[in-house]
Amino acid sequence: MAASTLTEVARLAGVSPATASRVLNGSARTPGPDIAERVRKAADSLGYIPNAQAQGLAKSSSGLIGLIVHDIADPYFAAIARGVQAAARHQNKMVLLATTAGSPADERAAVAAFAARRADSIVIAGSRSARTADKQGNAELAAELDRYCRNGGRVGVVGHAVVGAESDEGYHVVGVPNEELAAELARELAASHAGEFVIIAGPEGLLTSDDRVRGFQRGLADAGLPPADVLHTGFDRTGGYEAGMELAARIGAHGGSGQAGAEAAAPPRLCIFAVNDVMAIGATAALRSKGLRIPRDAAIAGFDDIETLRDFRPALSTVRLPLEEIGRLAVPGAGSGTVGAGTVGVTGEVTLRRSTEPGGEPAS
Amino acid sequence: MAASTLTEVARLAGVSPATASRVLNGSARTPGPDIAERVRKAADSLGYIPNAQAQGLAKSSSGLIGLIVHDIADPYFAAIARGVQAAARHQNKMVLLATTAGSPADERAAVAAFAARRADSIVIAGSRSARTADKQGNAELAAELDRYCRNGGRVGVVGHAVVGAESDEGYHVVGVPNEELAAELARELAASHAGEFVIIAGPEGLLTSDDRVRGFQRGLADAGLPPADVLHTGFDRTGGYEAGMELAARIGAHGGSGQAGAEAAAPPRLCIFAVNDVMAIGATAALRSKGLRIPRDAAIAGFDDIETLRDFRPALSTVRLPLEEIGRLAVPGAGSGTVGAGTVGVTGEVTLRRSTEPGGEPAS
DNA sequence: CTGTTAGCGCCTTCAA
DNA sequence: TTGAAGGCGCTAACAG
Repeated sequence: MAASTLTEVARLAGVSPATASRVLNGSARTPGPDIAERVRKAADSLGYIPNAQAQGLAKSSSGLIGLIVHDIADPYFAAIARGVQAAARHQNKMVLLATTAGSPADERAAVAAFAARRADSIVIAGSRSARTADKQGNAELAAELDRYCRNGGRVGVVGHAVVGAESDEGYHVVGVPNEELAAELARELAASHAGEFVIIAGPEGLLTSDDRVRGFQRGLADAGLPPADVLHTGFDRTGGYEAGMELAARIGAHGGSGQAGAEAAAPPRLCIFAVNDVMAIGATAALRSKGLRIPRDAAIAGFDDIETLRDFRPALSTVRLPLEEIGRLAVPGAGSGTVGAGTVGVTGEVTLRRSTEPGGEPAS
Repeated sequence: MAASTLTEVARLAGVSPATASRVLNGSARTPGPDIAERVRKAADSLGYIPNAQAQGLAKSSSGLIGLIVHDIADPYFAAIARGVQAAARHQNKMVLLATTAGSPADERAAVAAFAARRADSIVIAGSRSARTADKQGNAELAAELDRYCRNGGRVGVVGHAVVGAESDEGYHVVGVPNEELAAELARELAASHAGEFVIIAGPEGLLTSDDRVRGFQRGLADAGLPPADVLHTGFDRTGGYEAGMELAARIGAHGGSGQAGAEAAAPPRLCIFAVNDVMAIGATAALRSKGLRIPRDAAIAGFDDIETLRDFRPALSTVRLPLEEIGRLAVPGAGSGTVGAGTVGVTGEVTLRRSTEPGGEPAS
């Protein structure tokens, strides 16, 4: 027993399907007030629900917004998804979700699937990769997106422009000043911190990670400091943990665990910058498992200011990013004025907290 | 310039649309190998992408799975969403997302929207409410779901059966033994804890919250203890924080902040059970803001074992729930055998950690 | 094995 | 203002 159709409603109301369509959906003013009422009654007496597929076919537009993320359970993407969802709701559209773990091939497939569903626009979040291994994948992804745009689709990108994108037509990118913010973070840290700096980065080639690393190094240079060592690892909690274990060994070698690390002016305490909060938390866990304490034995900072992590102790120094707003802005047509192509930027804010406090006393 | 159609492909390949359809989509074995090749070439020379809307219209099935959550940025729902996504992928379907903040009216609307899109099945996560204020909303939601089922849709529910659901036809619920697990948690806590118990609960009427409260009280009774006080508040971090502030006042009045709370056998230390992890974290933050320490001045436990919170210190005692699996199982047709209606259950595990350790020493 | 003929449910000209 | 006809793109019965 399939759902009832417009035709059935029309018949019950004693009018033509066209008329019924007009009162139930068509935006032009409803025909004869008497007729309208009759149709409406018929409609909900039958529990009529318009078939969006048919509507979409007829009008060639679907009311769908495709969203591509690496992993919806990652709080970074979840926050962005919330923003996208809000914007979609504002446009009376629904969001279609695809997760890809960052694989360009999967992303290409997702774009194709969205195109097949005739999504009105698609939002692609998550760092692009510039690794040579992904080169072909990226090219294919770009081609797929270009085709989608050429067919009238609009795409919103978070962070960077799509790697090989051709026309700017239809693309809409939300720029995140990763490099600038990382530089600022480095400068502020350098001002109050005398020890050595280390960076826990994602895989080489991950644009977001690379940008943050570059920015941080630049900031150190601005402060007259030498570049920091860079540890490349996974862009997630586990990666942070592994790097943390390695650093714990280094610190241990220098005799970190001992009571207090020289209260003097220049303690040799390490200052760690993890390119995102989740990695920072992983690193912290690793250090702790080795008996090291933050900020006493090492300072640590992250990036993103993930909401769920705000109650973490010691409070994590980080760079606040307006994740939800980023999601909202990434939806084409939802931004502040800028309708079609173009770039809108957001700003973040360096937020220094306990985890990088200078003379890290025992937390008691 | 719209995307190219099957007809165009067929023409280019010099065959009928039906044939083209057969090679490109129809599962029956591809016709003449030569023809097939010709069609395929034509297809991707044109960059053909099948129109899923048209396919759906023709076959009346859409390859869509609707997912309803309160808030996609809530780690609880995000984890479930990941599971749903995985199951969807397994079925070659895509997931449509709707967020409702728990409002029955919005949920009803979401179900209608999914029905309009002819979603093959819909998964509804998040606690149902039994408040009288929501009574009508619930009834309408149930009606909408029933109608959806009657039209051949299948719905998966996380936690409880839908409140007013009529036929069991098409419903598929993933049972979570909230009450039993909460009881077990209470018993284990009671065994090692001598102080008073308090519960930070969600709004009265929220089924999940109510179940956990009931279970916890039962567990206390099993241990021969009197029922705990119950504070009703928001089912989120803020709710937990507010309740935490109130409790901090109580504890303070009893002189909690003082160094050590009696190392003796029966310290009057409060043991707090927050009905979910996020609330527990909020409460912890509140206590800390008042100078109280966990587990020294109060013990605290949560529920869910949210992944992002596992590195929290002091490690939070909680009940581990296989959130991702729950999401996976909630998708109709993805479960272990059980195809249509029915109930599958999952189990959780009481996980005691530092936050409820008996003689809470200063964390140093 | 391939082509032809009908719809799927709706919207949109075009007449009336 | 309302009804009739055609088509959106594809698939599913039938013929051939």
